[in-house]
Amino acid sequence: MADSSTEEKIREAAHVVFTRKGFAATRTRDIAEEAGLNLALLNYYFRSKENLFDIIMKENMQRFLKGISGVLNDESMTLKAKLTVIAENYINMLEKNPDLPLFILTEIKANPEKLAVDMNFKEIILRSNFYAQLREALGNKLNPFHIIMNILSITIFPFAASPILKIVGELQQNDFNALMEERKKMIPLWIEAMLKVE
Amino acid sequence: MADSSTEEKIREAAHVVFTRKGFAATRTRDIAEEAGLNLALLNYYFRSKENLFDIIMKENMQRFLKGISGVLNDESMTLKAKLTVIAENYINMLEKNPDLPLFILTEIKANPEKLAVDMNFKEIILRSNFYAQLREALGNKLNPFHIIMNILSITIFPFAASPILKIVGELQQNDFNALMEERKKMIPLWIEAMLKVE
DNA sequence: GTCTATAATTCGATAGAC
DNA sequence: GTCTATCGAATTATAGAC
Repeated sequence: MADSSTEEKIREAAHVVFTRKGFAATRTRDIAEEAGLNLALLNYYFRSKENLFDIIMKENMQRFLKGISGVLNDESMTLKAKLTVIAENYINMLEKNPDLPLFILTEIKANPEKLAVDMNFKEIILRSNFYAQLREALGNKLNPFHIIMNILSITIFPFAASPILKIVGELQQNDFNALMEERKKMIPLWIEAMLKVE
Repeated sequence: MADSSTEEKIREAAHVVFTRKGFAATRTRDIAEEAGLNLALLNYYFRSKENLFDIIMKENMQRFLKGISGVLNDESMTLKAKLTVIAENYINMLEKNPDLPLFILTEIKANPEKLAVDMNFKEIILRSNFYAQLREALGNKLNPFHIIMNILSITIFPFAASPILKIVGELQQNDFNALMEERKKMIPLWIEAMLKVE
């Protein structure tokens, strides 16, 4: 990090600032300052703010999928085992990238067509072994998509809402992290309990 | 709505645009266009973009609390009854204001001090009869704040993530609405199931 | 490659006619 | 009160020296 190339410094700074503040609220000056470099270098290496943003967007989209995609189609794992691994991996990733959820939600809403590019969320989730296992566990009591939404909700939402939750719950960063650690164990149990609801 | 005053037209347009795009991505010209009026009138009636935004922010914060605060301290209702009313009211509100969650999450993150103004989320939730009932139902198995987070998560997150969920689940607006209707009934059942987890 | 200085554009705000 | 025209500040992008 200390002596990475100039191009790399800019990319890292752009990652930090864009992910924290989103496209619209970010000024290229913020990125230059974060990188400890001159404003002109951003355009020299990346041509435009949009172009630099698109690179960061792709990185963030991939990070958002990583940690799930590998697990979903492992046919040797039970549903419960998959839930455990997914919750663990995802919360680990979110602890390192706490700004990611709000970034993804905001930028996809502003620019939905960027979701379709490259990666097929549809294929990855809806045609996975995991989804089939969910469907089987539910019988035809319920649309399995509800459970997908619930897993994503209870895993991701606390990070997206952390500024509010910290104030409401009077939590320091330490307290918040401790709660998220507890959730790694609890989320699979909660989801299993939901699956049994009639 | 058709022949409301100019000031009211601006306020309505500002509500729509600010809530959909957030402060940073909104241009005052967008609001003027949405209102079908001239740009100069915004400053004539509201002095500045910031000032107009603060008004919309307050409206949206209050709307975000309405539908909960009344129920939380009704001592005649059981926990289950409260959960039912909260899920029902909140999803009704979110169906009418689908942009509200992302707006609140984004603007509080950008400006956390605006949460403290006026309303005390802390008091309203943590010292409510509802919270006491949660604590009792859980014994000391679990920090009740987890359940608060879970209620908020499974209720609010699907609206914040709706652009993504629609693409991933191949849902039209009709399909999405139908799922949210189902959730009104399911959320209390899911939360009750979570409370029993050891 | 890197920097300073500046051009070009966008955007919030205002002056002034009606 | 409402509009057109425009100013001035902020911001992206670039020219040109080193």
